Amino acid sequence: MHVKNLSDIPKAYEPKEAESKWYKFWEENNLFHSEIDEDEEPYTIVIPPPNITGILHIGHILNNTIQDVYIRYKRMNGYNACWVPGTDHASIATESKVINHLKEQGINKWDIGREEFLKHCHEWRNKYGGIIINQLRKLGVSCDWERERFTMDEHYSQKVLEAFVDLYNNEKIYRGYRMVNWCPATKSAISDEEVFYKEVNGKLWHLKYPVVDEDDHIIDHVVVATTRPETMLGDTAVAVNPNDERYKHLVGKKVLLPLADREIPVISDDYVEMDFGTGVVKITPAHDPNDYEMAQRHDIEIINIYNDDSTTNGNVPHEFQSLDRFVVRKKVVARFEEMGLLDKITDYTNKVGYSQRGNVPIEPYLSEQWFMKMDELVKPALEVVREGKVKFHPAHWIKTYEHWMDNIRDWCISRQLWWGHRIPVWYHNSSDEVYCGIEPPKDPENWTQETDVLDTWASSWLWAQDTFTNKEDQAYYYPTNLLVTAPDIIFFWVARMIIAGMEFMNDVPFRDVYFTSMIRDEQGRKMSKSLGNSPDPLDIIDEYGADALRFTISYISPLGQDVLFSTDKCEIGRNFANKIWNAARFLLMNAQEVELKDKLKEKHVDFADKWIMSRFQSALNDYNKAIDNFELNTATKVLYGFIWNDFCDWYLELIKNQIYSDDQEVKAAVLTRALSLFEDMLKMLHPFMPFLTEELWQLFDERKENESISVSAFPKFDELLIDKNAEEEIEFVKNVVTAIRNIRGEMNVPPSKAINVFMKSKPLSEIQQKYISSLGKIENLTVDENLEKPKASSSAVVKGADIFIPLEGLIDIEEEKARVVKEINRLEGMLVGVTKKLANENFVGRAPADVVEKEKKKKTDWENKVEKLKEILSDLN
RNA sequence: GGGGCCUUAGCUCAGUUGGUUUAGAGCACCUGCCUUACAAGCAGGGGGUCACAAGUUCGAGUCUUGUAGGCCCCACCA
Repeated sequence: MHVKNLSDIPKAYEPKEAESKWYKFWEENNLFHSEIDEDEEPYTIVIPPPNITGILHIGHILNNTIQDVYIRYKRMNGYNACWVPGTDHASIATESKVINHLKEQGINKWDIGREEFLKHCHEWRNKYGGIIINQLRKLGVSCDWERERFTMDEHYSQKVLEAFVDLYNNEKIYRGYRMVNWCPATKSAISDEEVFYKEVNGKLWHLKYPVVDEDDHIIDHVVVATTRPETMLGDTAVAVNPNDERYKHLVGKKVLLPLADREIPVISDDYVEMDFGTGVVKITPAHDPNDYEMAQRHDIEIINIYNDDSTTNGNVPHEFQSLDRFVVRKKVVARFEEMGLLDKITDYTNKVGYSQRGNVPIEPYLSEQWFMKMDELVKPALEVVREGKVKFHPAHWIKTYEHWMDNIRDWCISRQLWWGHRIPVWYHNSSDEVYCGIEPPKDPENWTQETDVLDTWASSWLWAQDTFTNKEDQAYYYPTNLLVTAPDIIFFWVARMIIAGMEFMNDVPFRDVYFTSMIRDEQGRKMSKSLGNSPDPLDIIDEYGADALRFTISYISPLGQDVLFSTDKCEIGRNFANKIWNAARFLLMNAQEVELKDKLKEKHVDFADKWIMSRFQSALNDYNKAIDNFELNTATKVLYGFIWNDFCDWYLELIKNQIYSDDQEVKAAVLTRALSLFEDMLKMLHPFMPFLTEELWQLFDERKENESISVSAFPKFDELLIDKNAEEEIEFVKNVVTAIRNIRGEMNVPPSKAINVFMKSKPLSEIQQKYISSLGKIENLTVDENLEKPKASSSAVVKGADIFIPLEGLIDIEEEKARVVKEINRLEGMLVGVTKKLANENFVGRAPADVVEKEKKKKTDWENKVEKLKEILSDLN
């Protein structure tokens, strides 16, 4: 061991320089690249590929910090760690962005055509697509950059199409004219999962429809209640509940639909709720999924009134044609009012489905679409989660997953977009023949290719398997080990990856899934662009450092719980980094002039050394367990507590005696030990704080050119180093010192003033006395088993010792009495509890013997203390 | 309507299988310190009937049930 020469090491840790320096170093030395090595067990993570349209937000920071912690931890523990980065083409999101981008230049997607438009998409991707993934480097992620993938890479695209063809041939993909969620903004179908529901303060319009007899005479009126009055133009029936006495007589009669002027039947169906609205429902089969189903049950006509942008088509009366659906709404209501057919308008809040990307209300719409049949595909995927072959953390997500899988409907995978994987299907120009294959038909002039592309998730569902681009890699790295993701894409992505894994690989895609916390702002609101409450992670890194951010976010994010984040919380990490920096600085500065030798480690060892080693082993053990249990915040708390409290507050203070020793060998020995332990500490810390630990680790010794802590061996837990004896000895010293400091504090004795202390205790070793003297700032320490209490002194009783501090002139008798009385009261309070407990026959009889024993011991200890304190008190009187 | 999660100090949260004392940490607060690693620091201190109620148990912050409040997901009430 040979520490680097430090002429001017700064007083505070300065992250900026260290971060850029070491990331470059890691990349240049290719430390994070993984190749197949049959002698090593792989540990694989595929990154949740960020959208090429996305911006880096705090959620990415949490997500990628967690992945990096696991990858670095496993790498240091001897695994062949492989973290595959990449990006998602994000079909609908990107297409919207590019459309808007072109619009600004006065260009319309339809004018330039498919080929030209796709060129713009690729350009856009080349320009912006790598931003997030590059920004992640600032966070210190140890991805294998040689393996960076994109969901539209040639190989990957090929696999996406192969999957389609395969499922098509197995009749798990079909085409159908069905009602889908239609997004009028993007003019495309979207899946059920892409619809989100907003509570809207709307109205319920009550419309009167005339009932007519065979001769078209108006004999009555029925009132229907609707939230979308414009759809009445597509009504083809009116329905009531078969048990509704109010309307029984109307069933089978006809209603004359106003404005449209057509007669439509009154039918009865169980679906109708009698006590909602008026109990009469207008049926618009083309624009409502329930109505559509009812129409099929009753064989009712279906009239589509909309174009693909949800403007009205030729199926509505002339005056309403070619208008936006919300304009039509106003017009229809106005005309009803004119005709005296508007019964009333009431306020009504309901949930309206919105398109996630278009952010407009979706319209149920009938169209030709491609669907994936899910009922069979879901079965093995459900099973592997139930059996624990894929484990969810926290486990309660299993229920959500099961519920979705049990109620799954066929997946609409076609999108009327251009950016994405074009569906590999061709329609024959002069027959009904359909061709599906990777290669185009042999006589392309006779065929027309499907214009739709696939839902983005019908490509990213292969991410865990096809980011490995050859069979050998796939066999070695698949199944991957861990997936770290936000719970909001459990259906979109996690579930579908499991489905794909079971279907195409016949094995799970990953063994563990870590669902991250949802990051909210201080008021508990979601981070969002519109609220402007989402801090830019790069600004935080700039201000606090990447390590501080990584540590803080791990520290405050428990598994399975939302977390309230604010930038200034990063002080936790920054201050901790600084603390470590200064502890290192202290040791390094003192080691400058000393010759450190490994063989000195065993020399001049005392119980403080044994204690800190013992504590370190416990911390290491707790840390390993926490990582295994996916409790990263626990791991950070273990680190924080051990390093700050045990190592810095106590150990470094204890060994100052030896560090300042005139005996060079004593000094060298203690510094060798401390630095060696510190090195292990740095390794433990490295997965969370890679930059700081690399910076310090490089200072601790002369390293080889490409040597890095990131590929060094992680410390191994050694139970033999746990030393309860040493822990007790230090515990005693700590208790005595704390009691003395307490008196100093309460009596306002300045820290600079040395005091005399008398201890009534069995003889103490020289080293114990030294420790107590230096930490208590004691001039003369007298230890005697038969000590008489000195006059005018302040006292304390700890286990194994009575402590007296003569404070002539400084002591106020009344104050001192109050102090002692307070302590007696505290102890007596505790004694009441334990005495009661021990008097309880049931407790003594039924509780385990060791528990009872403990209680008894507590009781005698406290009784002793109280007795002594009472003596002290009576002396004061 | 179904399901999940949460409620512990002024604030943000720990508290693993029920059994170390009268429940911990950080921030904030009070007192004293620029003690030659660190004021982004050191030492000491105050502060909580663990949301409420009942139950199980020798023993409940921890398990069960109910009540109140908050958050989220799913579901076709027009």
